[in-house]
Amino acid sequence: MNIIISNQGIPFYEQVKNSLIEAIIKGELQEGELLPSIRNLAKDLRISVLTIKKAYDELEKDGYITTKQGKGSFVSPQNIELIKEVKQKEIEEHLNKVIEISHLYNIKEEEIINLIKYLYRSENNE
Amino acid sequence: MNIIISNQGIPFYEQVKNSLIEAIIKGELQEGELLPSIRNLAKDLRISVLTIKKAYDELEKDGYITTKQGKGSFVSPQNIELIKEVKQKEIEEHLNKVIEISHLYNIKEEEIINLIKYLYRSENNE
DNA sequence: CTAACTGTTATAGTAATTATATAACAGTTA
DNA sequence: TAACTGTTATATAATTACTATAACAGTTAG
Repeated sequence: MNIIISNQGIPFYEQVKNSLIEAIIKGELQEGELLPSIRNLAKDLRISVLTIKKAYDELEKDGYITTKQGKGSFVSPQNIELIKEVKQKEIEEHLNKVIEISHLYNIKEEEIINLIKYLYRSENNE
Repeated sequence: MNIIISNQGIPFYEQVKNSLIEAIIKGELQEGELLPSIRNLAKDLRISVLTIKKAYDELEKDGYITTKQGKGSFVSPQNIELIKEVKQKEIEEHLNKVIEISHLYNIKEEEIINLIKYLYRSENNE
C-alpha cells in the first residue's frame, strides 16, 4: 500500500483517509486486514499520531474500518454497492456544477459530452 | 441585482464574488456600470465592509471590475472569450474528478453520459 | 471650501480548522 | 512484564474567515 501526502491545501488527515479508501476499493486492503498502526504510519509519513488518528476516526465513522483499543484497526466488510452510491452522489455533484457553468455560458450539452469522451480516453491511456 | 449570502461553509466573500460574476455574465451588470459601494453592500448584506472589500479586490484581480478610490468600482469591459476559457478549465477540473471516481468504480463512460443528459434536461426544465 | 459620498489601511480581536509535541493512561498478547 | 496496540489531556502554533472601530485619502456636488 502506497500513501503519499503532500502539503498543498488538502489537510493531511484527508489525504490519508482518501488514500486508504482508495486502497480498500481497489482491493489492496482486504476485508479484515490489519491497517498500519497509527504510530507506525505517523512515523512513516512523518506526521503526528493525532493526525493519523483523526483520519482513522473518520474512516471508522464512515464504516470503512473498525478499531479496537490495544489491537488495531481492521478493514470492515465492505458494502460495495453502498460505497458506490456515495460515490455516485459525488459524481452528481460535480456534474451539476458542470451544468451550472454550462448554462451560464451557453455551452452546449454536446460540447460537454465530447469533452467527457476526450478526457475519458486520455485517462484510460495512462 | 440580487445577492443572497448564507452561512453554509462557503466564505461570504466567495459568495459575493460569485454572485457578482454571475450578474456580469448574465448582463445584469453592464460594462462600465457602477457597482454598489462597499459600504452600502456591507450594510445591505449585514456583513463587514472588509469582507466586501475582499470580494471586490478579488474581482479586480481577476479582471472583472476596476476600482478607483473615491469613485467606486466599475464593471470592466469583458473579454467573454477569456472568461469562457477560465470557466472551461473549471469544467474540466470537475469532469476530471468525475472520471477519476468512475475509473475507480468501473463506471462506464456511457453511464456518465446518460447521467449528464438526464441532469442537463432536469436543469433546463426549471 | 465643505459635506457627503467613494475606497484604503491599521489595529485588534474572535472563532474554527489543521497540525504539532509530549505524556500519561488503557487494552492486548507473547 | 515488555512491547505492542489505541485513547486522552494539555498546550501551542499557524492559517483562514470575519468582525468592529477608526482614521486616512480621493471625488464631487452644492
